[in-house]
Parts: sequence; C-alpha cells; structure tokens
Amino acid sequence: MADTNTRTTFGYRPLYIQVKDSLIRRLIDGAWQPGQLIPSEMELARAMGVSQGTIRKALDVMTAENLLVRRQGRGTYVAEPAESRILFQYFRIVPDSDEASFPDSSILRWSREKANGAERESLALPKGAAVWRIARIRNLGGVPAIAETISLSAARFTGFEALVSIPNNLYRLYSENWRITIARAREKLKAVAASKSDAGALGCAEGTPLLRVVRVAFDLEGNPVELRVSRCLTDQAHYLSELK
Amino acid sequence: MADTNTRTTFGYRPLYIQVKDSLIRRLIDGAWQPGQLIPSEMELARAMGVSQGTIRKALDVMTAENLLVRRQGRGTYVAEPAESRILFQYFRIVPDSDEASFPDSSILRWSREKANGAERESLALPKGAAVWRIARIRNLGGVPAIAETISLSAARFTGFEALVSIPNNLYRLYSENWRITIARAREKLKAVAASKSDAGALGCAEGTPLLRVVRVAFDLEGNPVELRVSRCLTDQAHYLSELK
DNA sequence: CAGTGGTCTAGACCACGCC
DNA sequence: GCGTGGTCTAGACCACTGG
Repeated sequence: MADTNTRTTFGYRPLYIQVKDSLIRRLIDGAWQPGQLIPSEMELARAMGVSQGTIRKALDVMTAENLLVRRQGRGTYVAEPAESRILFQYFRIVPDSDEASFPDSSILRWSREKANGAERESLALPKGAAVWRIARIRNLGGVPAIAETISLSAARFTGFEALVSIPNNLYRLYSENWRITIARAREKLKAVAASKSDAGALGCAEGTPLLRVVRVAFDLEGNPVELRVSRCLTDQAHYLSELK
Repeated sequence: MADTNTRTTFGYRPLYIQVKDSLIRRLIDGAWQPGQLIPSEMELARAMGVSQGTIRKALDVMTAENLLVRRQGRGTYVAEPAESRILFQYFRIVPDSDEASFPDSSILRWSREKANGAERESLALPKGAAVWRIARIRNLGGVPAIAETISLSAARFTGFEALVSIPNNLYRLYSENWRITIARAREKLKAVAASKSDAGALGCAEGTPLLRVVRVAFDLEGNPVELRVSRCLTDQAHYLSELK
C-alpha cells in the first residue's frame, strides 16, 4: 500500500483515500457485514502497512458518510440499516407536533412489470427491462398519510417473487437478502393535486394538495437501486430539511 | 490555553473544541470579517500556545460547518455569504431541466408591523415585539415562481427603515449592515392550495397546489434571526434534498 | 522560491467500556 | 487492568499559489 502512489500531479490520490477505497471494497464484497465489529486501528495499520493516523483518517471519513459507527472503548462497527438510524437519516416526514416516529405500512399490491420511462431513467435500466413495483400506504399516528410506489430492478433483485411478506424497513431487506447497502439518496419534491386513486387510498378529497417526493437511492458503488414515489398528506405533518 | 481543562470527567472539553469556540468568538465579535484572510496555522498555534495539529483540527471542523474556506497554497478565509455559496447551500428550488440558477426578485412591499404568533415563536420574540415584514416575488427563468414573506426582529435590525432598497441576496445584507452571519437553517415543507393573493402574485389559479417552505435561519450563536415563508410553484421546478 | 494548507508518521496520554 | 477509540504533540515531506 505504501507505494501505490506515483507522486505525479496527474492522478494523485492521498493514502487515506486509497485506504478508504480498499475498506469500502470489503463492504461491497460483503467481507464485512452490517453490524460486524471490524479490526482495531492498530491491527488495520499493521495489516495495511500504514500508520495508525492514516487509518484513523480513512475511518473518520467513512464514519462521516454513515458507513461506520465508532464507539470509544468498544471498537468500530459496520453501520446497520436499523430502524433508529433510517428514521433519522432517510425519513424526513414528521408530525407537526411531536418528534419523529417510525410509520407502519400496509402493502396494497406488488407485481413484476415492464419498466416505464421514469423507472428506466432513474434506475439506469435498458429498454424492455422488468421491475418489481410495490404499492403501499404508510400511517402516521394511526392515520393514512403517505401513498408510496417503490420500483426495483427485477434483474438485480432476483428471487423477489419468493418473498412471503414485505417488511416495513425495506433497506434492511435489501441488505439482508441481496447484500445491497443504501449509502445515499436524492429526493425531489413537488406539490401536486391528489389523483382519484391517491385520494381513495389516503382518505382525502380528489385535488387535495399533496407533497410528492421522488427518491432515488444509491448503493455503495453509486448505482441507483430504488425509485420511490411518495404522495404525502401534509395537513398534520411536514417534511423537515436541515441546511448546514 | 494549555491548562483551561480540569481533566475531570465532568465538563471535559477537548482542546480543539476550546480553540474552535475561541475562533468563533472572533467571528461573532467581528474581529474577523467575512472574506478576510486569517493567520496561518503556524501563527495561530504559536499565538494560542497549542500545536499546529490542534489548530488544524479546529479549522477543519469550522470548514465543515461552512464558516471558513481553506485554500491550499493561499490560506484560510472567513466564509462569505456570496451568491455562489448561498445558491448551493440555501437555495434548494431548482428547475426540472437545467442546473440551479440564482433567482432574481422584486420587492412587493415592506413595513414595520406588530409580530404575530408565528413570528414571535419562530424568532423568540416577547409579546408586543415589532418585526420588519418583507414581501417579494422571485422569478425562475423569467417566470414568477416563488412568493416570499420574510420577517425580521425590529429590535435586532435597527435602522432598517433607512435602507433605500432591498437587495436580492439578503444574507449578504445581514452580514454587511448588521454583522449577522447565518450559520444554518431549518426548513419545514408542506403542500398547500394557493390563496387568492398568492394566485394573483404567481399568475396561477386559486387552489393550485403550492410547495410551502417555512425557513428559520440561525446566527453563529444559535439565535433565530429570520423567518421566511415561501410559496413555490412546482410545475417546472422542484425542491432538491440530498440525504447522506 | 517562499509560504500556505494537505498528508503522513510516530509516540504519548486521556476517556470510555468491559471484565 | 486492558484494549478501544479520541486527543495532542512534533516533525517531515508533498502539492499548490503567488511573486
């Protein structure tokens, strides 16, 4: 590892970035599983032939990217798609009054379909590709609040038809069944009028203003994995965004 | 600085945090102005009696919080509320097609008013306090797209009435005229139906779904400074949110 | 070429969790 | 008490900027 760097201006990559890439490789390959305790800084430093400080910098960057969790006195763990973390990181709809609570969800239907234009573009699928399409309703405080349509590449999620049920926490499902880690996501929000079917599902009048959230979620390698379109009732809740 | 720490479990603060607090104090007091080049790491280390590495860590944290800008070979500068940075950090409405462009804006009216309940709560104002209330329209690609109402504490923004005009970039105005730096903001989004006055201002039908963004912006000390309510037409644009 | 931030190293000590 | 991550130091060298 010590001499992978040519030291020319072109293509110079700091050592700690190379270390980071190498460690991310282990996550992608599944050598390190979510929740697992990874070797200590000293061990990694010895094994990779760099100083402890360089290892530390790589681990710090990965921690900032929510890939690892470090606990003083215990060690460094691979981040898990656990409820609490997902809630904080990926679920931005919160009731106006209280703090956030994880919404339950009921599946309306799911089926294998030919990908439409939006799905092909968002998920980088070839023409004629198939997707799994899931429709569900999420409740906030017991009241239907979000209608969601989730699309997944059928080629990537092989064996999806064998599922007996679809859990509430999909990112854990992706992780455990397909070893896919969601690393980041991009959301685009618009205000739209409720369609007839959305109105029926959410128990509101047709034409009610809904917050439409289109999310594309990416894996560790930067490939799009999931397209999720949510239509949200926002009379008692809002989408929270922190700008820092 | 070396011995401000009691080394007891209670109230332990790392040195670099103390350094950071001390440097932030200079920003709050205005000793260091936006755009200014601050002393080099070595100078600061000597002046404060700590190692260069400790200074570096404090500066890195402040850079991550967008308070400083570091440029290799040149030095470390106090961050400016410049168009380009504001655009990236605080303006999340982008056209569906292109990349982001800074919107122009036209002031509809501004006046001093008695603060309403929402303003008192958001800005932590006492009962009976006064605010400056600004109404403006922002255009995206030449078309009216956003109707905004901005509220500022009259007690904090003294002399506001003396302004001959209100510029497009308000955060630069706050910085230059009142030495207030906006450090972070929280936005809450809902979908609402266009009111009669919004419809008139935006040239859409009454009842059109609008994206309503309520922003509270905070200064370096964490005090709320600005309440901004935006109603956005989202037929040709969207609100972009990155989840990492 | 001098000065700045960026990287890398080596070693010491501290706070924390667990046994 | 031991091992972990977290802090702090000191010093070397590298990459970038500007004169």
